[in-house]
This record gives sequence, structure tokens and C-alpha cells, in this order.
Amino acid sequence: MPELPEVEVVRRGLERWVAGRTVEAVEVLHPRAVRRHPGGGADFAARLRGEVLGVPQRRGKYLWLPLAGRDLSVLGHLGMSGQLLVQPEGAVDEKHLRIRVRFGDDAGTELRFVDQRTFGGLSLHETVADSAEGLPDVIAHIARDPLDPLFDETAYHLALRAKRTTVKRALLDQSLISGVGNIYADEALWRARLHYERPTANLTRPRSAELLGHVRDVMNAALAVGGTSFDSLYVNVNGESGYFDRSLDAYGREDEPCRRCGTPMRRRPWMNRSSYFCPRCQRPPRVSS
DNA sequence: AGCGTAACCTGGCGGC
DNA sequence: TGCCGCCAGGTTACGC
Repeated sequence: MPELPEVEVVRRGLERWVAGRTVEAVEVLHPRAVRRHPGGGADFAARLRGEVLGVPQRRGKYLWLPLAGRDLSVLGHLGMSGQLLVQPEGAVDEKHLRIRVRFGDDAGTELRFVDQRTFGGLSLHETVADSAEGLPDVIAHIARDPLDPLFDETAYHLALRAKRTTVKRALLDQSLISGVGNIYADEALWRARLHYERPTANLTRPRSAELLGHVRDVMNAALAVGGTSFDSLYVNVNGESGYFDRSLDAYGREDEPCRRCGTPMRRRPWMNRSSYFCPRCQRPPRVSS
């Protein structure tokens, strides 16, 4: 499932393969793939035609392509199963091909948005007025991510202290810190030896700094090997799978021995998903909700 | 207001 | 063999 490292791998692929190219035609093959676009599929296609794509940017799990010389950006989110593929023109359509972008050059490739579960999509938005990188206005509420040099660590800590919630919820709250999903949340919590239901209100500054360090470490490790893949759904911009799943310490390891202490790892239903943890290294808070 | 939960969606898989 | 229910989870709408 694409989280920050996987999206960054896609962003780099787009930078190499589509930045600077001029859009010739857009086909929207499924309405849900453009449901965040205010004008619908026909409007999306019409407004993108003729535009020149700038250098792709990313914040958390969102990525966008600023349109050259315009205060507009194409915003993308991969959702659960989205892929952005650069394919040869004429290659057989993928089963779940949702959007095709053809270019007015002779490079011989096109950009495809493929998405089985249709949680992801593309849309066109005006950019925030003072944003040099062309931040789309609809994601202005998304916090900077932990790999962003401008991420405000002090503000993050103070927000954690002010919230009356638990630590994993706070890690997944994209308005506090972006880019963290269920997988990297469990990995960082395991590294920090924190139970997912620990209240954030009494986290000390050193403890939250340590947790943030683990979030950065696990994301950088994933980036180094090109993202994570658990099945054939996630591939990068050129259709290459990542290999980070082989080095996960917590996620998906129910009943397998903790890599620190050997205790069988556990899985608990949590927020319509699962939390994986070591019952010995990650003790639950005294008062569990 | 702030926090927690349900719904959106598809296909793989286990069980019967 | 085939069908049914469960599971995966990022985001947002909604309710308390």
C-alpha cells in the first residue's frame, strides 16, 4: 500500500519520464478516478490538453504536477492500489486502467493511471497563492511530512501533547504529520517500543522525538530499496516492485517471533484495520480504552 | 469543537 | 466446484 516512500519513488519516476512534456490528449475511463475534480472527467481532459507538465512535487502521500506558467496543478493520490505507469503507446490496456494521458512529442510513451480499488485519482486545482512549488489549495490542510526540511518538530510535539487521543491515531492524522499509513505506523511504534494505544498527552519531548526519528528511519530505509510491495498491486512508475516488505519488523507478522525478544507478535483489530505489535516490547497503557 | 466511527471500493482467499 | 463472507486501508462525511 502506497505510503510516503512509495509515493516518492513514483514522484521520482514522473520527474524522469514526464516532466516538461506537453499534454496532447486525456482519456478518462472511470468517473471515480476524477471524483475530486470539480468539473468531472470531460472538463479534466479539456483543461489539461495543451498544458506543459512541470517538475512533480510531493507532500505526504499526495503528489502533484504544476502546470508550467499557470497557477494550476494536477493533483494525484494513489489511494490503496493506484499506480502511475509510463507505458509504450499501444501497449495493451491494463484491466483497471482509469486515465490515459497522451503527449505531443515523439518519445513514444504515455502516462497511465491504473487503480483496482478506485480510492485514488487525479484532479486539477488552483495553487495556493504564495506557494513556489504550486501546492494545490485543496491539500493546504495536509501537514508537511517528516522528510520535509521545513517540518516543524516543536509544533508536532505540542500538538501531540494537546490532543486527547492515542499515539497511532496521531501518526495517521495527516493534518499533524503526513505520509504515515498503517504499515509505517506499526513499524515506527515497534522500533520505539510504544503500544499503539498509548495516550499522546503524556508523551515527553524526548519520547516524541525518538518516535519521529524512527518514523524517518523506517521511511528512509524503505526509500533506499525503492518502496514496499505486498502483492502485485503496487509497482512504481515503470512497473517495478519494491522489496522493502522483506525487511518489515511488525506489519503482517502475526504469530511470528519478535525480532528483538522472540515473543510471538500479535494482531489486533483496530479502526477497521489491524495493528501488529509485540506484547512484551510494546506494553499496553495501564488504562486501556 | 474535537474526537471516533462508518462508508467508499474491488478482488483474493479461506471455509463450507 | 462454487459461493459467501472476510480482509486489505486512505480519506472524508457524519454523529455524538
